[in-house]
This record gives sequence, C-alpha cells and structure tokens, in this order.
Amino acid sequence: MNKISDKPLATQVAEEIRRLIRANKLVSGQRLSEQRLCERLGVSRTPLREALRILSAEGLVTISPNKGARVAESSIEDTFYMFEAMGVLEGSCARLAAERLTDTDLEKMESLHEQLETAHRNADPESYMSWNREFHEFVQEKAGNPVLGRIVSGLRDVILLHRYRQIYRPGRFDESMEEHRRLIEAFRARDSERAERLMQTHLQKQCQALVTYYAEKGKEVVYPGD
Amino acid sequence: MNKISDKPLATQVAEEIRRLIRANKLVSGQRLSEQRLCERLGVSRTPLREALRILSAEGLVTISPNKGARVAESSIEDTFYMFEAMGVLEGSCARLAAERLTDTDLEKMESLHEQLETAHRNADPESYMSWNREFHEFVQEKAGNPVLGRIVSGLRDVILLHRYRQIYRPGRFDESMEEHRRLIEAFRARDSERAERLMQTHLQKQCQALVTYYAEKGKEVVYPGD
DNA sequence: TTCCAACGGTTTGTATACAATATAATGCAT
DNA sequence: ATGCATTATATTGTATACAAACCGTTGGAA
Repeated sequence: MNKISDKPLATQVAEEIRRLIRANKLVSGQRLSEQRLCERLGVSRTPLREALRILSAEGLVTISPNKGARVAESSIEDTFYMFEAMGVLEGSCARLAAERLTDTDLEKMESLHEQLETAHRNADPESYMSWNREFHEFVQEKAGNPVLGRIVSGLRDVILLHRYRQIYRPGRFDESMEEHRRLIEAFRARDSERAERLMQTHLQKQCQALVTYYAEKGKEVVYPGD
Repeated sequence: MNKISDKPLATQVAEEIRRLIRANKLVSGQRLSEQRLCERLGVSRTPLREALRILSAEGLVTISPNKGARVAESSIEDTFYMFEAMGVLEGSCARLAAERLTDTDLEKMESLHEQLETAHRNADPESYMSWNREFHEFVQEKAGNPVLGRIVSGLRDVILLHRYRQIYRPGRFDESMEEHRRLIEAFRARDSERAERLMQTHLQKQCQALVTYYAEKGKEVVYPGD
C-alpha cells in the first residue's frame, strides 16, 4: 500500500480489491479472508474491513454476518435483471450522448470504433473487449450526466465478468461487431432514439449469450458422465 | 442499539443514520462527528466508521479524509442530474410495471392512488408525500427487476429531501396530483410507453420546481437586505 | 492593529486486544 | 465403521489505545 497517497487506506484497499476482481485475480464466489487479505495487502484489519463495507455497498462483495465476505456472484436470474437494468441505463446514455455529441466527440468515437474493427479483424476478443469498454465509457461520459455515469460504472463493475464471458460464445464476436456498426451509424446520424434502441438490443444480446452459456455450463456440471 | 438483532452493528448503525436523515433529524451538509454519533447511538467507533463507509458508498454521506463525514448535499447542477437519472430509472420502472401488472396489482395501485386523492383533498402535503412514496415504491416493485429496484431506492434516499421541498412550491401540489391522475390512467390502460413518458415528465416537473426553489433561495441569501 | 507561528486540544485514521461465533478435529458410544 | 458430543482452533465483530492531522487560541513581531 502506497503510504505517499493522501487517500485513506480504506479507500486504497477498496480500489485494490476492485482491481483484483477486474483482473480476475479474485473470482465470483471466492472467499475473502480478512487475515489473508491483510497479509497480501500489508494493512491491518480495520481499513480492510472498512474497504469491504464500501465494496459491499457497491455490490461487488457480499458480507454474511459472522461468516465473512465473498466476491459477489449472480444467479442466471440476477444476470438477467442486471442486463435489463444496464440496458435501460446505457440506452439512456446512448440517447443523451446522441443528442449532445460535438463534432470533436464524434471523431473520437469514430476512432474508438476503428479500434474495435481492428481487434475484430485480428480475431482478438480481449483487445476487442478492452476497446469495447472504452467505447461504452465514452458514450457514458458524453451523456453528460455524472449521476447516471456513476450508477452505470458501479453496475458495470458488478457485471464485468459476465461481459467477458459472452464474447467467447460462438458467433457472438461477429454479432457484437455488427451491433457496434449499427450503433456508430446511429451516432453519426445523431439519431437518439435509434441509438437508445440499438444499445438496449446490444445489451439484450449479451444477456442472451450469457444465459445460454450458464445454462449449458449448468448442464455440463450436472451430467454424471462429465 | 438492539443487541437482540442478528445483524452486525455496522449494518444497524447505517440503517439508523439512514432513518435519521430521512426524518430530517440529520440535514444536508451537517457534520457527522464520530464522537457525538457514538454517544448518541451507544456504540463504539469501529462499527460507526464501517456504517459511515456504507453510507458514503451509497451517496448519502460524504467523507473527506482527515476531516470527517457530513450528510451529502447537492448543488443545483447535481440536483438536475439526479432528477434526470431518476427520470430514466423511474420511467423504465413505470414502463415495465405497466407491462407486468396483474389485476390484483392494479387494484392495489388504485387504492394507493385514492390515498393520494384523499391527502390532496385534505390539503395535507406530508400525508401526500408519504403515500406518494408508497405509490412510487409499488411501481418499482411491480417493475419486477430487483437490480433496478435497488438502484432506484438508493437514489431515492439521496434525493428525498429535495422531493419533500418541491411539494411546498406554489401550485406544485395541484400539479403533482394532476400528473398522478394521468399516470394512473396510463396504468389502467396498461399503456407502457405513456406510463414511461408521464413518469419522466413527473420527475422533470419536480426538478423544475426545485431548481426554481433553490434559485430563489440563493437570491434570498445573497441580498444584503435579507 | 494585523498577521503569522507555535502550542494545545480535538478529531480522524489505524493498529491491536478481547469477545463472540463458526468450523474442524478428536474422542466416545453404538 | 458411523454418528454425535465435546474440545480446540480459526475467523469475524467490537472495543480500546496510539498516532497523525486538523483547528482554534494565544502570544509575539511588524
């Protein structure tokens, strides 16, 4: 832990754990032992506990009384609800952004889109998802509502792993690229209603791919021959 | 603090502080001294600090390093953003609810609406706002998406004070009642698009009333003769 | 009189100790 | 061998102590 920083340790620890979750170093459902985390991060239990409270309020971590904390996990049902909510939120961000984009903004968006096309041509889903995230964050920023932005960012952290998994579904990569092509067209035309609708569809498609993935994963676990 | 409860103290303290804020016993911008709160709630500093972290992550409280916590406050600009975001969220809840309402649900909603009419006839804004809150929470529940519900509830707590103030604006009480009459009609017709639009308008009107209120309040403060 | 530095008191941030709860291991009875 | 009760260990929840930072007051210098 960086002692030079002016941020309280609790805040820094929360950020670090967030980072570890994002990097898949801490996975959904994983136990978060206070002892072990304290050793790992080199802090005492007090700021670590405060950090876990922060992350719990954000939904990244669940704390069960007397049993400790785990990285949050979701049922298929939860996944559906999260994507439905995210569709509403990101759809609105897309609508507001399409209404508020400057020419400079659009150039930047075109450039981000071009990076997506490059990653797609190179058949590189990791790079694609990285630029995908930047594109979505750009839309969110250009929506110009920091409150919406904060809500979306919070929910994004919770569903991030899901998003990564869906891109590896057969055909999903190509489909996602196609959705983004339609999206950028709506933004070029500053057609806010179309942008909203297409963004919502984009999220729904992600959700469908994931629900299929989890259903099959469930089946694989259940079969005795597996 | 109730020792019989199975919840950790931190959780209980967070709930109690939330309650105090809702009851206007702790007001926007107010300093939250750890010492004083510990005495007031009869707990030690550790669960109190954890509680403040929870509330800070929710946006109800702001914590400045080495300076302590305050009940969150908003600029006029923030107020606008919050209502815009809430319009998106509650609009979507209204849409989903209109799609998903059973006949029994609609009866309950009618009954809640009738309470609003009664409070309006009695010229009782406090009762009106209390039933108003129940009506909105019912819509949110009937939207059937717990993730959306959690986001909306969180944001509602942050903007609650604003909502209370707007109803006291001249003409706003009558206007709000009229908006609710149109809303219930959209629900009766299960017209989801109309429900969404009307709900968004309802939130926009609240926002306008508040921006006017704060602008005038700002002026009052500034005038030397005041 | 005003401004700045030093000092003391207060409050926040973190570490550590103690208490309570959960879990694992061991021993005994069937 | 298995199941249950008891004991030991590990972990979480809370209280308390210590350190660091902030703020207000006072005194001295300009």
